[in-house]
Amino acid sequence: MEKRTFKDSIYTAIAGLAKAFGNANRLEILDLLANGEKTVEQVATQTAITVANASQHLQLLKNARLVKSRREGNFIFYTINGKQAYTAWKALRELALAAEPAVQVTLRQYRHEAGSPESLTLDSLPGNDRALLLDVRPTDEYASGSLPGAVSIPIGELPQRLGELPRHLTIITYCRGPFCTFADDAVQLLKANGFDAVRLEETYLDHRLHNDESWKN
Amino acid sequence: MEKRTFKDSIYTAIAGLAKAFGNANRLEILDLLANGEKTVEQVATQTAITVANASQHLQLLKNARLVKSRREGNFIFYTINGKQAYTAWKALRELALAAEPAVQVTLRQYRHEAGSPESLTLDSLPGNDRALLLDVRPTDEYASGSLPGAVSIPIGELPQRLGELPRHLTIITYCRGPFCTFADDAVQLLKANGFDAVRLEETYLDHRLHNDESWKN
DNA sequence: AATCTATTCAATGATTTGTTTGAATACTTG
DNA sequence: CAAGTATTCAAACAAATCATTGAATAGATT
Repeated sequence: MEKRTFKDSIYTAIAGLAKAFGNANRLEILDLLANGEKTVEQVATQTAITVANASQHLQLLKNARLVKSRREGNFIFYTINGKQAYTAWKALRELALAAEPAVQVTLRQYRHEAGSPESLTLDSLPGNDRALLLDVRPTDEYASGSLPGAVSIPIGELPQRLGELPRHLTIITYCRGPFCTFADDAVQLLKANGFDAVRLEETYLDHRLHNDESWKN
Repeated sequence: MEKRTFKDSIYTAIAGLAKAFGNANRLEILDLLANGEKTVEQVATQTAITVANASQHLQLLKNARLVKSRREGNFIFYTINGKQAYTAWKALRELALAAEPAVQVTLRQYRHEAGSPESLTLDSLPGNDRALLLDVRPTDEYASGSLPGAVSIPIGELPQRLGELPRHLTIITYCRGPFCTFADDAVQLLKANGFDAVRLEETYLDHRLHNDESWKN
């Protein structure tokens, strides 16, 4: 094989993979599917695109091996495909967070307006006697994996279930990732009700990356 | 700020960054610039594209903050811009190596034809008494950083300088990255001249990622 | 078998991307 | 300041990408 042919086909193949990341809707889908499996319609609804469009993006992602699917009756459930797919998405995300002013500014502004300007990181987490870890994602996502010690109250049920939360602890909320707004909503609601609340920057996925030995394929 | 607006602008910005990776020529350029600074013309020559085309890709990469430039007289030198840019490229590359059959097959076939089908990894490296580490990149790239203990003989000079190499040691060659062919050429030449030679999978950059505290920006 | 539902397919037009070509610009050297 | 070199710019066309629309398919339910 010619050197030039070799390099061209290698780099073209990798560029094809990168192109799968090169669309806003697909990134949002990927972020969603990293937290658990979803049907095409769920994906479409939650990312605010049409079903046909979601289907097409999902197939492109599947061809790129970034997601996988399983059929259950009429429904087809899609999930992220393995650790490396998430690692690559995370590396891209962190690059953007570190170096892309547009991302930094938008995130800071949104969090500020949402009344959740500060956030904690996992290594600066207070002990169990000082804080309670609250997972505000939908229950199925919590069930498919969560941070150790976290309690689950989906954001939609939180207003009715405030009574379940201790008032002498700091409530530390988390959700799907840095661009998920559930945790911000939760902080806002909790603060409005007199709780001490703050958003956690990390999510279950970051924990899974280091601790889930089964996430190999 | 509306939730939808927030997510759209965040994901659009990150997708824009991903698009910078979504072109074969740009990936090859990035791989090249990760090993040291190069002028536009050098980039063009080594990646087999026109100067104008290289210039345009370089500017796009610069806008995406993946590379940076410095002027010296008539020349403008481009380099990769910091650790995170390389980390993201590496994550993408590893994802492709792990999951993209086209990449796996092409790489295996090329190495096979080039007479360099096996390779070592850093953690399986023999001791100094058994092996010699040979950096076959151009001298300026070696000068800008190399694996500890490595000896430099650029691939172009290797035929004339075989006499400098010890015949009782295994010669372990490395170059710019997994898709650089210098090390394969070196292995072929060395074997043809009776040496025991094998290609190293890792490069200086992988070492730098973990050991160069100055690679922060 | 007929109907219903979730998903995919196919075609369309608007937009973006990539390369080439030749001219323009920025800096250096004589 | 004129000539030379490296790089960038601008225009142009081909090709790829994206969202939308409406029809087609696969499986479940009746």
